[in-house]
Amino acid sequence: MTESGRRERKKAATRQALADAALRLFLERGYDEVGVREIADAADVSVTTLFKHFPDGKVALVFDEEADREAELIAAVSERPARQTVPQALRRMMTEERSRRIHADPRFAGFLRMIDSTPALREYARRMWLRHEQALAEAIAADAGLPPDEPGCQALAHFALEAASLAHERKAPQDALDRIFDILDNGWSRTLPERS
Amino acid sequence: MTESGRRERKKAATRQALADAALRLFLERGYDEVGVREIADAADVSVTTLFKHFPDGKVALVFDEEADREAELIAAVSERPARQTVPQALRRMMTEERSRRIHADPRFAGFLRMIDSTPALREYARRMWLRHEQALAEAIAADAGLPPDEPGCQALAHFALEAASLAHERKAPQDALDRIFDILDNGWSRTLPERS
DNA sequence: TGAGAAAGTTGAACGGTTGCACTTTTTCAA
DNA sequence: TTGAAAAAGTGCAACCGTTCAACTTTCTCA
Repeated sequence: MTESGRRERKKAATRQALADAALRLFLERGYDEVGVREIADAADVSVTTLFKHFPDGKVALVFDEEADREAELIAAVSERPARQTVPQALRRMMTEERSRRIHADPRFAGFLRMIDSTPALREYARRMWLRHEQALAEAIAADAGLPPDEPGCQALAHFALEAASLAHERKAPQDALDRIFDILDNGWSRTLPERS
Repeated sequence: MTESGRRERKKAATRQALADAALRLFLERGYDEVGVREIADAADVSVTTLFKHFPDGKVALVFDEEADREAELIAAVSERPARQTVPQALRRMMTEERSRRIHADPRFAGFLRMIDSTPALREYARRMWLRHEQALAEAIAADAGLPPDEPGCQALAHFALEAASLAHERKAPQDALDRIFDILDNGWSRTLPERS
């Protein structure tokens, strides 16, 4: 177990060296200007090893430290205060989440700028974010007392997640987010079947 | 004009030969099992020529015959009958459009099945469909008497277009489409600023 | 006619990704 | 303890979509 500990430590160290080298090079020269061969060299491993550690490929190197925010999404729905609708809770959570992360780490701004200016990264970030759609839909359904695969719940989950990207691309993101969630809130609340 | 006609005819013929060869091979063996070098060979041109005709790459070969449906979207909004809301008009248009195309061409089913089962093609189809978002948003804004970049209009356009994909992936697509558009309709109508 | 645009060709490259063969590490039963 | 054999890690070479550079052919039109 001590020796297998060493093995796992080495594995983690290699992974970290790859992610660190990649992020440094990406921020220095831009995502598209750095090749995987160069990253592997900088971490002193082979290209094959790089892909063993990051099977999702080059894009995944960027998001290695991204925390999993699925739990926060679910909690925002199921532990929301009384009198707050589901869309209201999600809007609030997304607003707070954004400002919190921006204030937390100063380097985070440059990181976000790189993602915004690289189509491949925007696409991958969107896909990662939308992975939570199913879980969110189920949380919404459970909360509303509807079957877990009710189409409206999935639609609301999908639209709420996309609202973030949609608003982000605008000049006045906060206003846009409010406006979009107003639509969702009215639509959701008025079409919701009666609750117990 | 006759001579320039010949040139353009040849160009169109080459393009058609590429699209035909590609579609035939794709349907025979699957999109991922056919390489661009093979397609170019089958059409008796070089790979570079293939990319000259289809700058969007391999995926674009599949959608060569896809008609442009942007005009129909705009018309559905701006020429809708009185008393019909924008979301209602869009839902109706998408429903009719779907059944019309399925009944029109028997080979169409296999074509759709190939797209559904190939992630790269699903992604590209979605991107093509969403290209109409801006135009649709402007049509909605014009109809509602709002500024062309009003966030709610863009959101409605985006959500309405995505509703098609969202419903398509379900067991009961028609029911899902109705349910989703109910949400959008209620949300849109109830948050709409007063009209003249 | 002859300059020039447009289309095509070839061949090679590039960058991300994967397959295959090889070496090292770990396991575990004799 | 030892000695396969499984598991994990490694590197080279290849594959695939895509692009580049240099050149030829074909068509256009003043």
